[in-house]
This record gives sequence, structure tokens and C-alpha cells, in this order.
Amino acid sequence: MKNSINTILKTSQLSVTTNRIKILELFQNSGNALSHADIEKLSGKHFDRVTIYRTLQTFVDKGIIHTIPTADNSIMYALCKEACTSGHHHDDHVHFICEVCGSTYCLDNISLPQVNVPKGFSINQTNILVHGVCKNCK
Amino acid sequence: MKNSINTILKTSQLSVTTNRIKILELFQNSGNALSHADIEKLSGKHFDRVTIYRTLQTFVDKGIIHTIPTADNSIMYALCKEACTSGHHHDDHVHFICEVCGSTYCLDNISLPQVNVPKGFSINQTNILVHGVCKNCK
DNA sequence: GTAACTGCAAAATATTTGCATCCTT
DNA sequence: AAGGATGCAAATATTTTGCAGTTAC
Repeated sequence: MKNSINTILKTSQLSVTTNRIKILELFQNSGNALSHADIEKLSGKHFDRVTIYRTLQTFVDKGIIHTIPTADNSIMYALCKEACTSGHHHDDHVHFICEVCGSTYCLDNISLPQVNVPKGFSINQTNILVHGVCKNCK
Repeated sequence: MKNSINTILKTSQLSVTTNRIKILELFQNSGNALSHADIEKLSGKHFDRVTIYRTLQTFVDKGIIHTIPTADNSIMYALCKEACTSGHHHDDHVHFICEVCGSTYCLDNISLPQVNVPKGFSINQTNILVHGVCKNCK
């Protein structure tokens, strides 16, 4: 696991630092999306707020994580799949937010539905956000 | 037009005040979604930031406007349709953001696609956000 | 050794709250 | 007249920036 994190950072031409490893580990261990506040909490306040801001921004820029727009307008971050590269995100998957436990899932395996738009409109990117109850809270 | 605004406020049991009328007029005239900053700009700074915060919040609570989660995590607001009532929003329509002019459209007439979720997950609300180019910018 | 990363301080921004005053009903 | 709405001031919270010290390569 340590190895794959190493690879991710190296591939993105980023220095392998303690902070970046820890933050990536948090994402891998949690399995779903995290907010800035989540990271602060989970890390046990071991690193600076500013560092978290900068690290998350760097990861987004490099295509390591992506942001998820949520209905309450808090910002969530989640690991990208291989398809994402620096400057080119491909996160057209469905995001699911559980209203009970608050977990945010990236449903990568769900087929993306076809969205119709009016004549003259062209689609570049589609974001789908579903609120409901997840299988653990049912 | 003045009349319908009056009706909206009365129906929601809100006092009909100059500020509220002006803000609702901005929404009606613009035709698409506005951010807090848009309202500040469009109003010519005639009223206080705080008043805008409180007015928008009140309108959301009463089901007059709804928020739109955008990919860059800025908060947009748009007028609700008749179906929305206090505490019960029904804004499951598609939102379209033009990457050229930045306008946000509520595509009410577009049929909502069926989203599949894994076994054990149940859906309460679906938000669809499409980025692309609108017909005016094509 | 050099460039990149981090942490602290501080600045800039955004949002919320309290309260006295004004406006709607 | 009474209750709600507004504006100002101030308290909080959030995000950004500058810079000096530290770490990775």
C-alpha cells in the first residue's frame, strides 16, 4: 500500500513527503469522500490547515483526487481512478451521499444515464449526485 | 409582474418589502441562476450583504428559490417551480452551466434520466449538473 | 546544493450573530 | 401598536498569501 502511494506521487512528479502520504492514506483507508474538515479531524491535527488546503489543491490539479459538489455546498474530495491525469478529469460517475451516515460514495461501476439537453446545447461534463440511504444504514 | 411577486411573498407568509421585491425581480429578469455575488453586483450595492444572506436563506426555507451545487463549489440560487413548498423542494431537474458565458440554466422540461444504484441503496433525491456550451455561445 | 514543501503569521474574504431602528401589517 | 425586516457593528469562520526554515532528490 505504501508502495502504490509512492507510485501515485512519483507519477504526478510530486515529492514524496510525510504529509502527502498521510493524506493519501486517509483517503485509501476511508474508502469514500472526505472534506477538508474530515481530514483535519482524522489526522489528529498533526498538520497545518494551510498545508491541507495546499495539498488538496495540488492533488486536484494533478488529477489524483476530484471534488464533489454536494447539495449543501460543502466541498468533498475523493480519489480519482486511473483515467484521470493532470488537467484532465474523467469523473463522470455517479456520486451517492447517504443521508443517515453522511458517507459519500463514488459509484464507478454504475452506468451513466443519458441526459437530454435542448437543441443547441452541447455537453462536456455530467455530474450526478444522488441523495438517499446506503446499504449499511438501511 | 409586480403582482406575481406580491403573490409569491404573500403565499409564503412573508412581509412584502422593497428588498425582497428587488431580489425576486433580479431572479425573474435574469431568467437563470444567480450567486450571492451576482445579486450584490446587480443590485448596485443598494442593500447590505447581511440582508442578502438572510433573504436568500429565508427564500430557500420557504421554497421560493433552491440552491444549485456547482462543480467549482460556488453556491447558485434559482427560482423554484410551483411544486416547491416550504420545507419540501422538488427540484430534481437538470441544471446546465455554460462554460463560456457562465450562465446557469434550470432545464425543467428535460426528462430526468433513470439512475441505477447498487443493491441496498435507495434514492431520495437526484441532482444532475451538466457542464457544456449553451445555445447562445455556440 | 537546489528546488520543492511546510508551518507560522498575517491578510483578505466570507458568513453569522446581536441589537437598535425602521417598515409592514 | 406589535412583530417582522433591515442595517450597522462586531464576532467567527474560511481561504489565501508571504516568507523563512526544513526536507526531498
